[in-house]
Parts: sequence; structure tokens; C-alpha cells
Amino acid sequence: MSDTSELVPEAQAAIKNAANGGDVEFNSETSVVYLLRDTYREFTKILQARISAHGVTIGQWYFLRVLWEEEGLTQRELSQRVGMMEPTTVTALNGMEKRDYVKRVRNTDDKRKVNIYLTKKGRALRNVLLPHAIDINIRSVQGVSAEDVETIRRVLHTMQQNLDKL
Amino acid sequence: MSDTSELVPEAQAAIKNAANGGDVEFNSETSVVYLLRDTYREFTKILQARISAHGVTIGQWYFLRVLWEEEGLTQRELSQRVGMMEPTTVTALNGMEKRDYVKRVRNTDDKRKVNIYLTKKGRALRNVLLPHAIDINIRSVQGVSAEDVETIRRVLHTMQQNLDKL
DNA sequence: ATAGAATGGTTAGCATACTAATGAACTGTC
DNA sequence: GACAGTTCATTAGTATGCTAACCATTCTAT
Repeated sequence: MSDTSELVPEAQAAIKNAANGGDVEFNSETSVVYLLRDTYREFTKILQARISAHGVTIGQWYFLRVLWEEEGLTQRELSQRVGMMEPTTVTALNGMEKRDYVKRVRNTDDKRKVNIYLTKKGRALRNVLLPHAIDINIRSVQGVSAEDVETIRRVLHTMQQNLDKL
Repeated sequence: MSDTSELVPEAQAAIKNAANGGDVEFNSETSVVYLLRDTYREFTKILQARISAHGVTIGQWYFLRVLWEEEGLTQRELSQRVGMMEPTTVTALNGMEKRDYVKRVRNTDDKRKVNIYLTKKGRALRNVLLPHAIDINIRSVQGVSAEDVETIRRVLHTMQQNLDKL
């Protein structure tokens, strides 16, 4: 999309206003997205600091989260659950395999597929790491009413659906 | 922090419950953070697709946003405004300099400092790119009441303050 | 039965962002 | 005025995540 005529009326108005030598104005404080970004990044940074103390990187974390719920997924299934592209999954699994958190098992029925299982070591990380995620999650919404948390969840969901259309 | 005694009571309870062979439970749907992450990532992906059509990467975008508001900042000031570490700023500026969006001017009063100015080309990107940011921002909250947007902004701000303490 | 399409995983190469270490310039103190 | 510490920018090295291109295997249609 490079055609400005497809933009929302407010964006077109901004362009028109700027036509006579002025500038398009857009106050970043208006943007919810920058708040999302900063909050998410801050959260990640803190989680990363805690789990790295146990030898797990943030990249591996997302995969462990899924595998703790279900083992034996193929790499493609795992990628979809985690929300990452497949090459990202490959590198993450390489690291996790090297650290002995997971093992790859070639599927005998369909030799294209590889099923991923946790090792004892990888499984044991659950009870060590999850409490930290719980801790940070709970602390992050301290002083926020359950109602407001519900609103956030609902609105973010709507935003995702809106963005899906673009 | 690796000492579980510093965790929030709910997290400690989860550990205790799991002590007799069970597992710590934590439903990821409960977590607001995953919603933040997904929404932010989706937004970024769409913005990236649009601005790359004009030769600007998402990494450069954040710096342009700041420079459109104020030129002549040092790299350190720029880093702080954008919220990135200084080496990240260096690589971003290298790319932007190569593409002739900015120029580095060594400060004569203090030769350690480098002041960053936009070129005509970099300045001209403003009225081309900002409308897209406006467009996506507005579309993303379509169907969401102003009140709910206000709630989101307030809650995310509280969350940031909570996380700052950790 | 086999050619062609589809599927699953991997490799290569790039962009982004970080920490740690380095170098260059300035400031303050004795 | 010299040198110790600070400040600003950069380099080196690592981790994350992407797209595009590539194999190997399996399925499908003729």
C-alpha cells in the first residue's frame, strides 16, 4: 500500500494540511502502540534477567512454555504455537538441544517430520521458571482493578482483529 | 533474583502446590503480556511493510520519528529519546547516513560529541511516512471507545511503573 | 508407475538489539 | 600543568527473528 487514497480520512486530512509547506503532525503520546512496545520490552527485560540465571535465554523461553504444555509436536506445529517462523524455531531448538533441554525424534511414519520432546532437564525447568513468570505478571498489574485488566484484554483483542484486516 | 522467598505469595503457593510431584500451573491466557507482545508485533509488521516501500527500515523509523521533532541531538541524547542502547544507535545511523537521510556533524566545542541532522531527503520522508503511522494507529483502535483507549493508556502506564520497581 | 505438487525442515544471509571492551576527548583535583 | 576519572562514540561479539532459497520426503493425478 503506497497509495495515499487508501488511507483513513484523518491521515489524508493531515497530508492536505501539510500541502502548503507545513508538516504532518502526529503526537506520539497519542499512540497506544508505543506504550505497548515499552511495556512489553520492560517486561521482557526483567523476565530475561531472571531466567538467564538458570541458563535459559528469552528465545528459548517461549518454546519451553509451549513444550511444558504439550510434547511431541512437530517443528511446524511448535512454530505455529509459539508464533515464530520456522527458521527461528530451528535455531532456538539447536540451542536447546545443545543444552540438553529437548531432543529431536525423527518421525518414523513420515520421515519429513521431527517430533520434539523435553528431556528430564528441560522438564525440570518448569517449576523453577514458571513461578518467576507468575511473579512478574502479578506484580505488573498490582493496583490495577480486575475490571481494568479485563478491559485491556478485550481492547487488545479488538486491536488485533483490526490489524488482521490490514 | 533467584531466591524464591522474594516472590509474590501466589508464586510461592504455586511452588508449594507442586512440591508433591505436581507441576506449577500458569495459564498463559491469563497473561496480559502475551497480548501486548502479539499486538505490538502485528502492528510493527504492518508498519514495516508500508515504510519499506519508501526505503526505510523499521529500525530507522524510530530514529526518524525523534529527529523530525528535534534535530542536532547528540547520539547519546538520541539513544535516550528513542529508548535504545548506544551501539544500536550507531548501526542505525550508519545505515541512515549511507542512505543520505542524516548527516553526522562533529561538535566543535566538544569534539567527543556528534550532532545529528536530517538531510533534505530525511526531512522529506516525514510527510510521506507519518500519514501511514496515523492510518494504522487510527485503524487499530476502530470500534474501541475513547474511554477504553484512555483506560488502556492509564493501565499500561501503571504497569510500567510497577515493572520499574523490579 | 511416475511426474509434479505439496509438505517439513534446514541453510544462507540480513536486520535489529544487546553487553562488554576500546579509544578519543574532556574535567577536576592536586 | 599532569594525570585520574568521566563522558561520548565506536567496535566486537552474541542472540533473536525474519525472508528466500534449498533439500528430502510424501502425496496426487494421470
